Amino acid sequence: MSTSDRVGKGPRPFRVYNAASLGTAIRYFRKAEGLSQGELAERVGMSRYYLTALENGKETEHLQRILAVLRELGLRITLDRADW
Amino acid sequence: MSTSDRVGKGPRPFRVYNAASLGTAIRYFRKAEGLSQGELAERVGMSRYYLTALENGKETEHLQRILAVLRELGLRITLDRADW
DNA sequence: TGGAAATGTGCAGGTATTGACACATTAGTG
DNA sequence: CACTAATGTGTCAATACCTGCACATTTCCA
Repeated sequence: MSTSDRVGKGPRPFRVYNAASLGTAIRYFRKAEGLSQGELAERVGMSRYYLTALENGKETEHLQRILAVLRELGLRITLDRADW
Repeated sequence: MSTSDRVGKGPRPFRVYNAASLGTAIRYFRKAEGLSQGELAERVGMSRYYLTALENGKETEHLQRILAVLRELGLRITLDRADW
């Protein structure tokens, strides 16, 4: 996984295929912001536990289903920063 | 909401801001595929109830949190069909 | 306009998921 | 290498969520 999911080099778009790549992307952008899990978790109002799980690609039913629907429809998911 | 979230006209990328726009996008692409909720739900192995809720923008905790994290990191989410 | 297909809803039960806390482990820095 | 911050994990109780079913309502065509 790691940064191999990035679409290009530098702070550019990421493709999201599954829970794992979503986690990789979140971690990547979080670090780019110089935030720790604790800080980001607090800002968003969630537990650090949850963010850790998310970044490590924990496959929750909910996420899996949404991704399955998008995949079935042949859709690609791209994440990118508006200001880059 | 409706199709106003589409980025441009015709079968093009959609931006996802929240549960509502995600639902709008899913419905839009599902219809573009000529599928009924029942058909899509079955293909993905989920209940039709759930797909209905998803398309109608039901805000589940999980989805809200993920979107909140991405928003906090200043990320945009784009959906598009690979073959368009 | 009539009827079939598609979609929206309510309910109840079983399942999955989250938060909090504490501690182990790993990174990062001088 | 030593120290401190950051991360990864496990458990349990509380909460949220999904499914199946049945039926109401709305769409869509002939």
